[in-house]
Amino acid sequence: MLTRSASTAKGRATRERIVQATAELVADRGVAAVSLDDVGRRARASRSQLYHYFADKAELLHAVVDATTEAVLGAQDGLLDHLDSWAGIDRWFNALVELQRERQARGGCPIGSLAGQLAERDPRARAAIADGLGRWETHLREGLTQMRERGELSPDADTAKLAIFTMAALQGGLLLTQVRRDPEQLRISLDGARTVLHAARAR
Amino acid sequence: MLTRSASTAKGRATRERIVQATAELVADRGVAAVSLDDVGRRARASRSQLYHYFADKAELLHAVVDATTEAVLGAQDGLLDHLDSWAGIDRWFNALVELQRERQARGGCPIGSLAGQLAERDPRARAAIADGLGRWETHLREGLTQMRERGELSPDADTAKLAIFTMAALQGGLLLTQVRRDPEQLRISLDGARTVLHAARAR
DNA sequence: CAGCGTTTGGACCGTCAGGTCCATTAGGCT
DNA sequence: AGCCTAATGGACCTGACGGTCCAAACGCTG
Repeated sequence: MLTRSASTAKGRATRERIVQATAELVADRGVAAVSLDDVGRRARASRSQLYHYFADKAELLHAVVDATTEAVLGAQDGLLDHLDSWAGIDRWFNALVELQRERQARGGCPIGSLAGQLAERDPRARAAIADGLGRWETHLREGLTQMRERGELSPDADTAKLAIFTMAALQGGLLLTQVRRDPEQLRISLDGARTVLHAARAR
Repeated sequence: MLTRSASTAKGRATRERIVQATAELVADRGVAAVSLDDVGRRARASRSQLYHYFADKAELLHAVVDATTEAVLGAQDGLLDHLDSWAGIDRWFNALVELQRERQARGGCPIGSLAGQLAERDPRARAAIADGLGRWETHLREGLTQMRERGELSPDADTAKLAIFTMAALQGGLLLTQVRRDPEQLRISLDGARTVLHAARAR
């Protein structure tokens, strides 16, 4: 059967419900622990609806990767567009730590988490995840580049590398936070990232 | 049935083969994609042998977490005990990057990878993973503490935080390496970690 | 060599997963 | 209203999975 993209408003809503339900289940149980029956129950959609909108489970998971990316970036709206100042970066860092505290250090990063589960099993999913992380990183890199142009960072600061490094500290910090159930791990990691960014300050 | 720990040499060898086989399969396919039949085939062990030595799959996975921890730490033998000098740290960083290059940036960190797959599903596994990462981190922290005592780090350097941060950069760098299939991501992350460590130098 | 616990083989079972199928209903368009 | 496609319900199929069971082989000890 070929996958049809919903052509009516109702169809689109159903498709959306399915993706949302799957994303939520995956986020708190992991990919392997989510069956299509679970999805159907949560989304109030029957078996045939799932296969009406997605060719198979893999395709549904790809949609989940995309939706998760959107959700993560969306949740940081108002922060990601202001990574072009020390204050903006600090606000971002603080919000990330605060979020982990609220969530009691559970779940880690939704995207990073998917990475660990899908990267070695599904090349297309891996690419989609790389893309999501890339979009995230781009916000930071562009902010840093603006800071450099404004003279707040040294002219020879490598903003691409700084952005990569900051993402690594963020993802690693989230992993430690998740494993140790302690948001302070992320705090410490981001403090380290800040040290590196400050080391690239214009003198 | 209660789990018996092997009491003869042959039994221990079988048990060991089972754990090894499982660890290898898990490392390159992920937990969810490994069935007990796969394990049996690879370990040349029958169904009943698996259940003779392990109560269920979860218990087998716990053994895998431990074995993986040992393997990861073992693979770094000769490096982890010399993290008390800048040269030793650099050697360690270089070896980590080199390893990723050899493995074509596949698989990420075996322990970190398990974390993403098991942390939210199996509390005991999460604890075991936390323990493994902790042992790893301890080597670094102790090395840094020695450097501080020798005056190579500032007297007020917080070696515990430096170690946490370095582990985060390492894990995050490995995640980016895996997702982007590019070992340079780890290189950049560890360079950042080195910047932070250097910032704690005695002046 | 006799006896006994350990180790092993592999058939078997119930469950649940992903995926297929077809009949029915709903809804937009002319 | 009538038609055509989209949307839906849910029974059903096949296979694989984790887990159980029992009998046979092994190997150490007396």
